[in-house]
Amino acid sequence: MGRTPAGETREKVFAFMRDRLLAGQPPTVREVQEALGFRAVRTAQQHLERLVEDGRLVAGRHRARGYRLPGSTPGARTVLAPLLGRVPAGALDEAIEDPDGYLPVDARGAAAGDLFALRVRGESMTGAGILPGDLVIVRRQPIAANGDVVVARVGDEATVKTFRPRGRRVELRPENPAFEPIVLDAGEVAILGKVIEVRRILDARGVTG
Amino acid sequence: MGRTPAGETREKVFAFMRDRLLAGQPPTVREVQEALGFRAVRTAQQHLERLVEDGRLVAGRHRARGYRLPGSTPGARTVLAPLLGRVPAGALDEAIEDPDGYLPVDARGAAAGDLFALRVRGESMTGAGILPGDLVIVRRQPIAANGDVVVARVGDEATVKTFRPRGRRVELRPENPAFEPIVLDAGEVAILGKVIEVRRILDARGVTG
DNA sequence: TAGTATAGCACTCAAATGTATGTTATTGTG
DNA sequence: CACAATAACATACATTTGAGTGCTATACTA
Repeated sequence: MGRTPAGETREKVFAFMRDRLLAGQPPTVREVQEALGFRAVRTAQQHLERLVEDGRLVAGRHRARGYRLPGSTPGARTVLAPLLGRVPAGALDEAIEDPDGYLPVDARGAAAGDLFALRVRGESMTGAGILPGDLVIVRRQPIAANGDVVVARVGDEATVKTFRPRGRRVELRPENPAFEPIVLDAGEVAILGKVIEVRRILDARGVTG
Repeated sequence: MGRTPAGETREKVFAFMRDRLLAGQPPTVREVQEALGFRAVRTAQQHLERLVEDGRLVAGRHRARGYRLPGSTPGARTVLAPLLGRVPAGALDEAIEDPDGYLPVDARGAAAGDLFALRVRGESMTGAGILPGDLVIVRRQPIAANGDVVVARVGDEATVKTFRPRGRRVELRPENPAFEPIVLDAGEVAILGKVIEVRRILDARGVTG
């Protein structure tokens, strides 16, 4: 039958698999077949087998859409963190039910449900390179260590500041000399979580959702 | 048979689905059944049907692992961009073959292979909130618009600067008064791509790889 | 008390999907 | 040339997996 130079088609198969897997959309064998224009399922299947033999792919046994990239299966640790438009007075979980969108985050060391994202308002943290409009990825935790950048709720307001314990009181310190530190009793401050990542979208792209 | 309070199990099913879907691992109906401890597939299936009716899930017809979260199918646009340790003198594609890791990126408007990431060195862009150690997500493109933050190669060095065309010459402007602008003939500068996102990892987490 | 909605179970079916068997060309090598 | 390896095809098979039919039990309500 038709035959292409040695290895050429194999590379195309791998490129297809790589793109689909990096995009988080593992294809079926038949989708590979169709994408490459094979007339037999077996052809796609054999190419995949070879790629597995060469260690360029990993097969999940009898699993639908089971092929993965080797090496700690990239993508497996990616989690979508809900972007909250506002932080409500009540429980966080309610706000997470109706997010403005989702941000893909490397979940390393965090459970899927423990992450959320907020958009930063104001210039109180510009000294730490956190500008208005930036997105902060937050891991939910009720306590924080000295120096952590945290999201705290004071009254009905959620705010991003540096956490400084002051005995029985708590200092929420802005990183901008134009702003004054906030010092409150521990009971007046609720730590919503720790900021583990800061993002700034420069391109005219929106946010997923 | 055994019966739980109204709606309670439904929430558990949704929470399970949400976690799995946000983690990029869509489960099968039978996996839901097993996770929730149902003795019948149908039970899990019915809960899923209800969640779809309520608009809290989206079903892919007859598709293996086909359930998704609503809202323009979050996750579908997530792509893993390779983090390059260094930018070589040759073609970018070679460096992409052996990345230091991968960063999950919302691919909106960009093809999977067109994105890569670099770690920022030096303080020349601190005025734009880009600090040493920050990660920049770059979309490959050979040209740039006035004011774009770009990755450019001058000689063997890759650098992040603001792009300013100056007639036949090009100005690569640092955003830090302590640094001097670089002005070169257009032929001496190769635009590798445009910085579309800046990230800073605050937590002691590494990068996927 | 009858009626209705919810929660769950056992079983079945059909489509999707991974896997295997066997055959035909083409290319390269000793 | 004989022989092996590669590329591709047609077909069949078995498991996975989403969906359907029918039944039982509990709670709530009019």
